[in-house]
Amino acid sequence: MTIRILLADDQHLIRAGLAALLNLEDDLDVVHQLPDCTGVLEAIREHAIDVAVLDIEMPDVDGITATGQLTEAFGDDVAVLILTTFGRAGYLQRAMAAGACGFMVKDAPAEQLAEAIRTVHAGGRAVDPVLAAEALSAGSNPLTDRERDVLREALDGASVKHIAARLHLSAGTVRNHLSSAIGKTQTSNRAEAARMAQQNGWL
Amino acid sequence: MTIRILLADDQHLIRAGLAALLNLEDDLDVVHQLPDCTGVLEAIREHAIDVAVLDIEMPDVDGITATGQLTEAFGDDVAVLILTTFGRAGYLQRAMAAGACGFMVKDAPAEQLAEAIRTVHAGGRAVDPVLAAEALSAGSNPLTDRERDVLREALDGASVKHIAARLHLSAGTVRNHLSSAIGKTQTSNRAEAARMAQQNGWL
DNA sequence: AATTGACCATGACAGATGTCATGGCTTTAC
DNA sequence: GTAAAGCCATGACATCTGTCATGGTCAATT
Repeated sequence: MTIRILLADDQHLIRAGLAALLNLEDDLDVVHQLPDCTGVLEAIREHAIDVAVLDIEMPDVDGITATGQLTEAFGDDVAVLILTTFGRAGYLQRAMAAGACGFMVKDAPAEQLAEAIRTVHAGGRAVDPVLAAEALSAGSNPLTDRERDVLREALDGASVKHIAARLHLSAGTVRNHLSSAIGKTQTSNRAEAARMAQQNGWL
Repeated sequence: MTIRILLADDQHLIRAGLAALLNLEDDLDVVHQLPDCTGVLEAIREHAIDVAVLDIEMPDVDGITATGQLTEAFGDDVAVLILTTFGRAGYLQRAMAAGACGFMVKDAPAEQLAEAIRTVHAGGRAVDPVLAAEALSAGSNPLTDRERDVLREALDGASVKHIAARLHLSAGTVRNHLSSAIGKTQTSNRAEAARMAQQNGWL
């Protein structure tokens, strides 16, 4: 009995490479691939998927929100394994909260991926122990919704005036949110704060 | 007669996936893999490599400087194909200047990679036409060495004082270089300038 | 009913940043 | 030998940024 796998990653070559790698295993079969997670629900129904392997960074619908949709629609019938480039604590926390069964980074050893797929398919959990420890020690996202908004806008170096205009706020309010975020991230300006927040997967 | 391939990419799973993909082709054989380009010269000699497929973003020795070393050491005996996540004009320009025979991005169609390897092995060039046009229209890097230095430091949001200390310069000089870089990139602050420069592969 | 916390806003202040003019030093090009 | 270009530096200026005090609304909690 083979495990039927769906693979979602925005980079075509990576997707094809991972599929080739997994299809080398006798008990694994990549039956469908997607460049993003828009049609993932229908695809899973149509192809009777057992395990969905999802990237996080994708256009339109990202892997984490897709995970939420999947667990709501299928519950335990489909296991979700997140496979991402960046081992950010916040990503892991959000993925597990959304119902993912496993979490791996793309520079993990190759054999580990197949093993993780078998584990989650059997109902277990597959999380990199190093990442798990990091996520626990990192604590949770301290930023409020608005602080995340302004930091997201600040990521590309926009000025206070610009951010204020885009969020329909006064300049002073934006500066207050920024100042608060800088304090919470223990940094000393918006650029560092935005960087740090992104690294932790808080945006 | 099979084409003997070396693969360098810092992410283990990606590397293994690409190897699996290429080994499906009868005329291609991935005989060696590296997580970065430090020992690439010896590896090529030892395994009688025909084509080196190199990522750009790698720790220690990156793909572009490795390309320079390879063309100097082996000339036309080894073909270099750059395979990168980011299709930045400056990357392409620098890679070709260093002696690369081909340049591909990781979200290109899967069949195209094998085809590109055959092309460069036959002495031809394989460059995405869209990227090539972009690189031509983008013009060349307008930044001086020092401007690139300060922008690189500014990438993570360091203050003028901090940058000055790290580069052993006076604060005023750093501000002058930054101001000049901001002018050349037609942006309005260091963060935007650093972003733009990085996007164009100028750092 | 009182409290807490997120949100929005204003005003004031010190310090950081971006711009400009100016000048000296060195290397490369004509 | 002179011009051009990059590099380093200083001082002055206007503006932007980060911080703080203060005060208001609103929703959820106690």
